[in-house]
Amino acid sequence: MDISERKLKILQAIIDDFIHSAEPVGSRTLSKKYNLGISPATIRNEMADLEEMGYIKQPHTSAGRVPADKAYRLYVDKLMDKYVLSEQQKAIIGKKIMDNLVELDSTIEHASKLLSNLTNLTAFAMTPKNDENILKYIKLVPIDKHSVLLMIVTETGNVHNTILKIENTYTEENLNVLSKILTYNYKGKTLSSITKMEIIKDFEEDIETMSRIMKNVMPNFLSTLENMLNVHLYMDGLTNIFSLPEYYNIEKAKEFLEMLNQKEHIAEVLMNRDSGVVITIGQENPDTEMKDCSLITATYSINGKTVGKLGVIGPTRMKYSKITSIIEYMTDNISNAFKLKDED
Amino acid sequence: MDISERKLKILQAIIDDFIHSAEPVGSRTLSKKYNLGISPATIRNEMADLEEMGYIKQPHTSAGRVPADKAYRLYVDKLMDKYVLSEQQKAIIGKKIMDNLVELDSTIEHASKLLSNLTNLTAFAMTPKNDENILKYIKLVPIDKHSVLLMIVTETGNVHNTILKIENTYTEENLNVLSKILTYNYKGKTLSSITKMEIIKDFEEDIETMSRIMKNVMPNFLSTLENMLNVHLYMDGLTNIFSLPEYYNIEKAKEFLEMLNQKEHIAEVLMNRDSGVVITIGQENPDTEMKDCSLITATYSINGKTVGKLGVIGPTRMKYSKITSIIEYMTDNISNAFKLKDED
DNA sequence: TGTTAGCACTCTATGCTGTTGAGTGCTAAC
DNA sequence: GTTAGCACTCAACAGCATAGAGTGCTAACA
Repeated sequence: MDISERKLKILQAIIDDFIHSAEPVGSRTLSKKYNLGISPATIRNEMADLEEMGYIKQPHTSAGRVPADKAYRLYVDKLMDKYVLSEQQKAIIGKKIMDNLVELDSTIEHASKLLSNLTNLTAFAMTPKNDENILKYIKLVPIDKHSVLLMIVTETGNVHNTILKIENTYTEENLNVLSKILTYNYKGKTLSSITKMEIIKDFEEDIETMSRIMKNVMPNFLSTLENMLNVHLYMDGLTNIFSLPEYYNIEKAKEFLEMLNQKEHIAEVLMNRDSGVVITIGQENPDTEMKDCSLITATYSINGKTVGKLGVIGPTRMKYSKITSIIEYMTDNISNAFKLKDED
Repeated sequence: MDISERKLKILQAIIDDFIHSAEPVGSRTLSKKYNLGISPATIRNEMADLEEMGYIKQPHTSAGRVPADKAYRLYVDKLMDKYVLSEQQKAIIGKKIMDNLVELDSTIEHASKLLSNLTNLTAFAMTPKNDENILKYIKLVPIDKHSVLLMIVTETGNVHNTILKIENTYTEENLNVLSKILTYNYKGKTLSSITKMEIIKDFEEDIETMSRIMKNVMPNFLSTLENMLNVHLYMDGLTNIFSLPEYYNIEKAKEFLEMLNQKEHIAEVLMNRDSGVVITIGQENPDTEMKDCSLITATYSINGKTVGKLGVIGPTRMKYSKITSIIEYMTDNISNAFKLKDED
């Protein structure tokens, strides 16, 4: 059966209405709200056809109709009006993107946030698959006696760092030369092609002298340092709460997850906690949003200085003794691992 | 009123039972399950006292008792047995931490994941507040005509990079000298103290010659390159689904969030999609987990090459036309911003 | 021949009711 | 001081009636 003009109109009305209301759409509603010029009865006849053709479905016998996937497909391909962004919306998008242009990765990270805000949906963004990227620069930088930072920079401004462990001793100059040779050797090639090349030939060394200082870099130095004082916060197991009976309730679960989504807020709460293992239970938490939760945190140290935090959050009903032991053991391990490492 | 030995035993039993079952605990249950040697009636009397003292609560008249915050506090301070980790548990924790020792940040990131797995709760971990960190090394690295990478390395192995825009032209040698002087000047000081110092004095230049190549760095080079081919995936607005009637249901919401939590999986799905704006609706998605969702993605390009993706995921009922326009406008903006930038 | 009004029918959602069972507090006996 | 017994309370659940939204079918109408 071919789909008539009138059926299309009805279908469009059903889709529009359902996108708005998320409720099955009935024939009476259609006839009243959208002036199609025909009665509910006629619409019912048409809807019966549309259902037979697979465009709409009934959740149950006495319910209205709901668009099927096939209807959305038709809608997207044929029916959909072009949505024109207002100048204001365009301005906001343009500005947000321009504001975060420093590096591709951060542009994309912000784009994802922006998109989720604009659409009220879950948004995602992916950075390039780098294998078509062209290598621009390679640099080896000394970190300590046995570690070297390998930095790879591509034409698109992508910067990638890895720390390598080196067994031999080395001097900074060694690294400079190696950097030059690597760069000379691979510059202009795509990353994926390099992984397939025969490597390592000897090259003549290239000795250069240095000249004078560029002072105009300095103003940026301080702001970078300040920026560096920021902490990083990692969070995992957000969906674990769904297995707890305490949170078998959309409102509670939503509240909990939204509280945790404000990372800056959590970071602040953590920073204000004392050293060592700290347990705060329910009302003891200064934060009203956490009044139903318990928080267990412990601190780890680097070179003997108390610096970072590790912990869990959950309902007041939790296995305090087991969890405390685990957290304590983990922070002890971390502290030990970073104790007086590479002291030279 | 002072709390008697017997009351403590009863309280402990209530807490233990509730931590396990999350159900209010009744006097009969207590008397049967924990051999306290007294009858339910006696327990009831004691419980009435405990309630008066604020240690336990009744959700409603004919329900059992539930521990109050005050009870947990007592439990944590006095009653709680020390939980002894098994050798196996210790081994797992120790190994996981040792396996990720390259850099503090990644150690901490993995620690958070591990903790959430072990406790089945929401875990978090915070890296050090760097202001007590001691500066070890500063390096300026050329990126292109107008950009320089400023790298700051601290004693604790923290590495921080920022890209600075430079107006004057410069040579690589300039940067090397500057790096040396900055390092000489600030090495050994804490980050926060540096932000308060008077800066910039002139220093004599320090010219060095380079020697020979260290070849043992090379084996790491390839694996780093391959590692670099990884894409980054950003995701935002996860909790937005809670405002959709489609997901006003714990099972559905849980399913959706758990699907999205498998980042690798999502990345793969995204990579397999065509260029340009692509809309897949419900059943059209090759993935069974996404059969109830629609996915809208678009690609952006860098220097004219199609590389990255941006998109949203939501129920099949979504504002296709508006969302498509937004995504399209955003990818256009990004593509433009990164078009033939810094061509030299 | 297409359109429409009317009507019987279906099914969900809602609210009311009674029942069950877990748990309590009180009292009197041990 | 402890315990058995009993009346009482309340949440949870099942059963039932009702309301309301929406349908499909039929017969009448233009």
